[in-house]
Amino acid sequence: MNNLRILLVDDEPDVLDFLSFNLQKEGYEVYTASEGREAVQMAKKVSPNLILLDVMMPEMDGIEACKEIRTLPECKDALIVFLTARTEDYSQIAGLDAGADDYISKPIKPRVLVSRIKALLRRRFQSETDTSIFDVGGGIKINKENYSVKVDNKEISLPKKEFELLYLLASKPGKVFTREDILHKIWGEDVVVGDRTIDVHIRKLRQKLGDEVIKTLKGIGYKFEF
Amino acid sequence: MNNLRILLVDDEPDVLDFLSFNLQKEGYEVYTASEGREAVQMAKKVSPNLILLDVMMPEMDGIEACKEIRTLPECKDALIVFLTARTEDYSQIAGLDAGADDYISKPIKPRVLVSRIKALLRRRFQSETDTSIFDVGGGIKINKENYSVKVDNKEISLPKKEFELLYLLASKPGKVFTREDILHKIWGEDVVVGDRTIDVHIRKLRQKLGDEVIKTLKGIGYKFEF
DNA sequence: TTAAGTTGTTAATTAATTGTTAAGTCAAAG
DNA sequence: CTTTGACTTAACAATTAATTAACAACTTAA
Repeated sequence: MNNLRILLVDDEPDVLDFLSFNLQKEGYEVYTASEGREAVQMAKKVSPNLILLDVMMPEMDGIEACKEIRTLPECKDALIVFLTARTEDYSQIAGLDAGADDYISKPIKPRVLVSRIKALLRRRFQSETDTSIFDVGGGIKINKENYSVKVDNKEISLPKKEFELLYLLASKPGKVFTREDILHKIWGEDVVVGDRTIDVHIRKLRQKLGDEVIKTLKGIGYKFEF
Repeated sequence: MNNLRILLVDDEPDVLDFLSFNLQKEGYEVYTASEGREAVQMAKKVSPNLILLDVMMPEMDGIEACKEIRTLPECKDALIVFLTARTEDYSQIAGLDAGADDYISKPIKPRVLVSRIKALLRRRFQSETDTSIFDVGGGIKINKENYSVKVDNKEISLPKKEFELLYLLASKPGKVFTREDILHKIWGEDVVVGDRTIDVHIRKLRQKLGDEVIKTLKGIGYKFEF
């Protein structure tokens, strides 16, 4: 759901673990690197939405790394946030000049960290998220903003899981999603649900949208088509 | 949407071009002047929302210009931001005395500039955007000035939190706000309140406005609709 | 054609979320 | 110092959604 990627860079493994844990818990994809050069490569590879960068690191420090990362086309929209010890005042200024968007001072309180990060990501990426109304054809319009669906101009509102399922299928009309795909994307990696759960949700959608729009490919999966 | 006007004042044409480009890219209307007296005239003409003012300029310097601009009725709500070289510490103080709202030190990194400016404008003009009385339909009028609400021409006055909640929901009729959204916007980033707090406020609103206007979408959030 | 494997359907069960009331806390006003 | 009202919490009820179970129907391949 929260498909935002965060790259964590710090030379202390403990810090990486600690932050990793707290951010993953919030549903972010977390990548790590332990020094500047590795960070740059990683950034190139995963094009993260946000990079948390320790200032003090051996070899290539955070500021250097930041400057390099800023030159990567993969990261032109990334937010870069520095982690600084409270005393290192200079690093804030240097950091902002190097192209950082914010800084957070150590010691880090997980709750504060998480909410700062959420706020930053929301500000930056909220406008991208809300194109929100789109017509998927077959007389069906999906409005992500109010979680509602219009079928032949009649508005119906779906419960959460049903909406997510429809949204997933309709996001790529014609594409076949295997049951496994669907489970992973809607129920998550390690949630175990019974065999008939998807079927039942599919059924409920078909009741509301008509039987034509969601097609079964036996032994393979489902697809949305009109 | 972003009909905000920025006046740029610097004696180096390169700097003007550079900043101009970056700010226009963000959707601002940009005007320029290359020295103090021109800046004052321009300010009078376009009544900008924000003025970026180089401190070091021939003829009339930024501080002088700032003082004059501050006297203009056209610019009483304008934000004034100084551009200073990092070394010129004195100018920050002098600038703030002359009525500036912030300063940004050169060399200027576009990303930093843009995000600082966005933040400033957001702070200053977000509240101005709304004409304090507006009709949200369904026989409900909201008056932001005295925290009061008219329902079918009967005026009721709401406590702060209730008002804010109603105001938030009613500001985008039809849009679904998740509980998280609501918590963040009304209770703030890192305030922790119990699980039922929102419900109770919703309930009180429903008691006062009728049960119809605020709808629950289970598992998702609430929306205002009439 | 038939056995094996899938998927569809309905109802029943369980889980999750929200609604409601009453009571507690705190700060400001009287 | 007491009163008042806003805000919050707690406990429990009600509602709605998600899941399972049980079995029917359908497909496919040998």
